[in-house]
Amino acid sequence: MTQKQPTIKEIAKKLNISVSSVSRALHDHPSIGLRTRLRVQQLAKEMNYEPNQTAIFFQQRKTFTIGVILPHLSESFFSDAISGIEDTAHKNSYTVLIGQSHDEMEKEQQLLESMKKHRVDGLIVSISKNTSSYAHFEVLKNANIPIVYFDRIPNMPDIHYVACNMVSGTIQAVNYLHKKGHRVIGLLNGPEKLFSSAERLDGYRKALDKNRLKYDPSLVANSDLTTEGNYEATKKLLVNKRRVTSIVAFNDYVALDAMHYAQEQKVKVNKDICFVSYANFPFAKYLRYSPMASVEQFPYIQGQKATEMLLELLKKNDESETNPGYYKIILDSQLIIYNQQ
Amino acid sequence: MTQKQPTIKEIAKKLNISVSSVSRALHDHPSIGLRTRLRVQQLAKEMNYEPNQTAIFFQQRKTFTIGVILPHLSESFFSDAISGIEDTAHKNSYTVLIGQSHDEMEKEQQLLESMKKHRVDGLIVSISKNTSSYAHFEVLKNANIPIVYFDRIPNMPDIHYVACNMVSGTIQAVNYLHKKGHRVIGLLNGPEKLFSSAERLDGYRKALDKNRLKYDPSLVANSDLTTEGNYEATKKLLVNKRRVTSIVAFNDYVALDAMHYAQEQKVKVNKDICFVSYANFPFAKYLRYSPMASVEQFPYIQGQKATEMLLELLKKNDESETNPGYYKIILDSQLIIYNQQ
DNA sequence: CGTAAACAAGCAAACGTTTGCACGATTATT
DNA sequence: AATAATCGTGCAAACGTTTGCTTGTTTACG
Repeated sequence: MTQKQPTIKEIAKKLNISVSSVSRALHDHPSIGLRTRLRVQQLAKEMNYEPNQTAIFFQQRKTFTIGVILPHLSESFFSDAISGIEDTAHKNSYTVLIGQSHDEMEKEQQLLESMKKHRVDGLIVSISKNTSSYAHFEVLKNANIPIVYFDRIPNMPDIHYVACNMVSGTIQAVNYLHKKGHRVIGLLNGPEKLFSSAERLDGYRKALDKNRLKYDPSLVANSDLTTEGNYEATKKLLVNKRRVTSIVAFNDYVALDAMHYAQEQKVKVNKDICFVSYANFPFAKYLRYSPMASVEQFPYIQGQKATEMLLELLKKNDESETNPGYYKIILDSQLIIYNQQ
Repeated sequence: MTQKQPTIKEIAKKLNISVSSVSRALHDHPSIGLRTRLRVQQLAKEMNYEPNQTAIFFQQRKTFTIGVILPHLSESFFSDAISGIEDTAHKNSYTVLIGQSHDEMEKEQQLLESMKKHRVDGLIVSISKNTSSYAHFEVLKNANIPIVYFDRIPNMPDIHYVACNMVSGTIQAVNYLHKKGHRVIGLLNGPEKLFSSAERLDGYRKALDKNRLKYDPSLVANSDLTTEGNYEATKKLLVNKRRVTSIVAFNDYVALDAMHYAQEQKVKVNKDICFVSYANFPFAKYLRYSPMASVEQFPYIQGQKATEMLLELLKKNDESETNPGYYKIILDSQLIIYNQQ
């Protein structure tokens, strides 16, 4: 029976006291006598009273909601990150609004707009692959809505972010391949402009140095991360006159395509050529050809840290403290070696 | 610089007119003259005015938000469904609040509670595997928040839902195996109490009948959908004295485990035994052992239809029409045959 | 020219909650 | 016993918007 939700007003009337007293009683305000407090709380329970959050949001100019914008839910990296975000947010009685940009800048802008309209208190963002301008983020900044970026962070100064340092993991990956006897190691990297591509390249070069291997630019290929792009880049590495015996691939999805392509070219995966990739694909053990190892980026923890950071910022905002600076958290990535079977 | 958002009041003051006129002008209300309307709209644009949604939500007793609760985002079935939901919701200027139950009833209850607090206008739910009581849903019903269930629907009367009829797809699957020469076909089903398990069994039996094969209960095994449960159930089918040459598996994840187990038992997948499953796993082509075919359940369309249904219900609610009954949409599933390579 | 119709705009209430301030009543202090 | 401190409660404003009703002004018509 569609009963209208009871309000504080009705409680007040039934008890013949003022609304303010009811409000205070429900919040255990010290200035309310024990007697009335108890009477109020009991009646509230009886009537099944629940505060009208929309009224509170409005009154407090706060929605206790954080928005999350990321490329897609379907990538296990992101759905794990979401879990970290959700868990942390709920623990602090925040709600999470999720939107997928599908790697399109236009969609990202729309989502940002819609989240701003819905007055989210803050945002956690992993930017789309095709985002080239950051104006839409500036708008939010001006509206005083804090943003924490994670994983895919924009190349701009003065931002808060959580990321995973790919350098360390990449070094571990190359070291591992070197120890396994590989001397011609290719890097199948992502788009050149991406920060995370630069990191991988950095780690790759450092590790080569450390192992006294000479850096050879022709052993590095960039892909735009589409399947075709992945094939193209793999091809570039495979036709190299030096015989590439192993490849470090930008992520598991790239590796999947690369292995598929290699196999089509009659290059035997895990025999003629080995792969190491990133992100720890959950189905690795079921794959026909699987990488030997993968660099774990701890998405759940990244989500968690990003949320904690955002909540911290919101608290500072509430107390209108001037921000002391910009937060950064950088986790170390870590190579996970799969059981060879 | 953290400029406070301008309000309708300030516009009114600057133009020396009343707030009501401003409000109406912005809504193109006919009772406002062209002159003032233009003046208002121009100033609003100049000042970068944006209506305060929280105030509107409060005033209209509506949040234009729909909640979605499902087991997990990581299953591609669900993340596809989410895309369908999001697209449809955004098209109608609704926002989507997502929560994962992680297949735990307790989490599901918490989410429901939190969404109710946040005053979502309606809900789309795919229930958790471990949900045994439906009391928490009844509460929402009493609060007049409509719920549309999809895919995993609770076994209770008087609900709105969107589902995919598994009978047709199952029949196609068994027919396909029969045509390929299989005569001993096992059914690796889900938990017995699940409606979708019953459907698969139904289709399975119907198809056997049609193909003049006798139904043999020992060729049906139920799994609780954990990896161990999947192994257990597969074992039951493999040790059957009749040599099972093909298995219809509850879904792709179950099939993955079953194939893994079979291979460990030296039963050659796709030679000694073939699999057909459900849900059209996106990585099928990369798998070591992949099913021959999969029954597609059109998650995107299910999400879309569920959202449309919910929006319809909300409209009726607004116009306080009495509900004529309960909506059901049942899509037909369809067998997708993978390219054998 | 007088009356009715159409048009433009304003007033004020309402949505549910929180909170600064004021007030009366009780208790403590000297 | 008078004054001060403390306690418990209420008043009213505020948050930003929408909307039914009223009012004043212009236009149209006979």
